[in-house]
Amino acid sequence: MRADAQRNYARLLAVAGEEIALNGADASLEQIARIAGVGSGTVRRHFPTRHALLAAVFRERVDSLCAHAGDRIGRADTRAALLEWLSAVTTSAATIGGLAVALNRACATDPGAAHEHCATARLTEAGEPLVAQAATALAPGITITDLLAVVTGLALATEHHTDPATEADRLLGLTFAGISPAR
Amino acid sequence: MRADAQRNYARLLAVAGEEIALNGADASLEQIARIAGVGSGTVRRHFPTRHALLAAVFRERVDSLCAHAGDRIGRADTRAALLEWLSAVTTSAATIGGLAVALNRACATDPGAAHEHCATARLTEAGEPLVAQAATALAPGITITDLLAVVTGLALATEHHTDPATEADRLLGLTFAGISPAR
DNA sequence: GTACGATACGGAGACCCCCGCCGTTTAGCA
DNA sequence: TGCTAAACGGCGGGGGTCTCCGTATCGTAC
Repeated sequence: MRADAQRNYARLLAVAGEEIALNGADASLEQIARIAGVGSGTVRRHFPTRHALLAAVFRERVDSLCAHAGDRIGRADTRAALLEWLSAVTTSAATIGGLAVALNRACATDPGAAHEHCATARLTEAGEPLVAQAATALAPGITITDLLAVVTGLALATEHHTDPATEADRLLGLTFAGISPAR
Repeated sequence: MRADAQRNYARLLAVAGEEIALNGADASLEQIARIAGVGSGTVRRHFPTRHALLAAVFRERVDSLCAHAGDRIGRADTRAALLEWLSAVTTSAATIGGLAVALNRACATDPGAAHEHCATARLTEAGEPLVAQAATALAPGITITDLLAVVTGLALATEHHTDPATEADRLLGLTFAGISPAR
C-alpha cells in the first residue's frame, strides 16, 4: 500500500469514527470525505460499501469484545461468565453510536460473501464457547445467534433513551433471568 | 375537508401502506406521490412529517392491537394474557414492514408533543392494565415501557431473518420465561 | 346558474446524498 | 532522474427532501 493511501486510510478511519458516533451508521460519506479533506472517490476506494467502512471503524472494539469472551472461557461460573460477556457486548452496542445498527444489518446484504471481517460473524464465533460451556444453565434450544439477536435488539430499542447503556443492560438482565420466570 | 382532499388522503394512505410494506419505513415519499398520482407537495401537506404518515398508515393495526389488549383484561391467567398480547404485538411488528422501525423511533423526535396519536403511547396505555394485573407473576420493576422496548427490539433484530415473525416470537417466549432461568 | 373566496394542488428550485467514471497527479522503484 | 502503476479528486447523472408560490378547483352564497 502506498504511503499516501495509508495516510488517507488512517485519516478516514478516524474521521468516520467521530462522524458515525455523532450521526449514527447512516452518516454521510460525502461529509466524512469533506472533513478528512479527500475526494469522495477516495472514500469509496478504501471502503467500497458502507458496511466495509462500519466494519473497519468498529474493528478494534469488536476485537476487544472477542478477547473479552476468550478470557471467560473455562471459568467456574459459566452462567455468570456468559452474562458478563453479553452485558459487555450490550453496553458497547448501546454506547457506541452506529454499532448496534451495524450489527443488525451485518451481512444482511450479500449473504454467503466473505464473512471473516464481519463483526457479527466474529462475535458469534467468539461467543459460541461461552454458550456451549453454559449450556446446562440455559433454556434449551438457545444459540449464540439468538443471544446476539437479543442483545442487538435491546441496544436498538434503547437507542433513543436518555441513558441507553444502563437501560439496555437492565433489560438484558431481566430477559436473562426471565421477564416472568416460571415458578 | 374538501372532497378532493379526502380522495387524495385516502389514496395516499393506501399507496403509502403498500410502499412502506415493500420498502420499509424509509420508503420514498416522492415515489409514493408519483404512484398515487399527486404532487410531492400534496403528500407533505397531508402528512407534515414522516412520522405522521407512519402513524396514519399503522393506525388501524394499532387500534386492533389495543382492542386485543382490552379483551384480555380480567382473564384468570394473567400471565398468559400478557404473554399472548405481547406475542400478538411482536408478530405484527415483525410482519408488517416498517412498523417496528416506526415504533422504535416514535416520539423520539419532538418529545412532549401531542402523543395521543402516537402508536407507542397508545400501545403503552392499552398494555398497562395487562401488566398491572400480571404484576405478581413478573420480575420486580418491569413496566409496560420495558416490555414494549423488548418487543420492538426483537422485531428489529429479526428483521432480516427468513421468517421474522416466528423468530421474533420464539425469542419473546425465551426472554419471557428466561434465557437462563434461575434455578 | 353564476360568481367568488377559500382551499388544495402541483411542481419548480435549492440543497444534499450516493454512485460510477475518468483525466490527472504522485509515490516509489529502477 | 525518469517512468509506470497506483491513488487521487471531482464531475455528472439519478434520486430524495423540503419550501414556496402561482394556479386550478371546490363549495357556497347569492
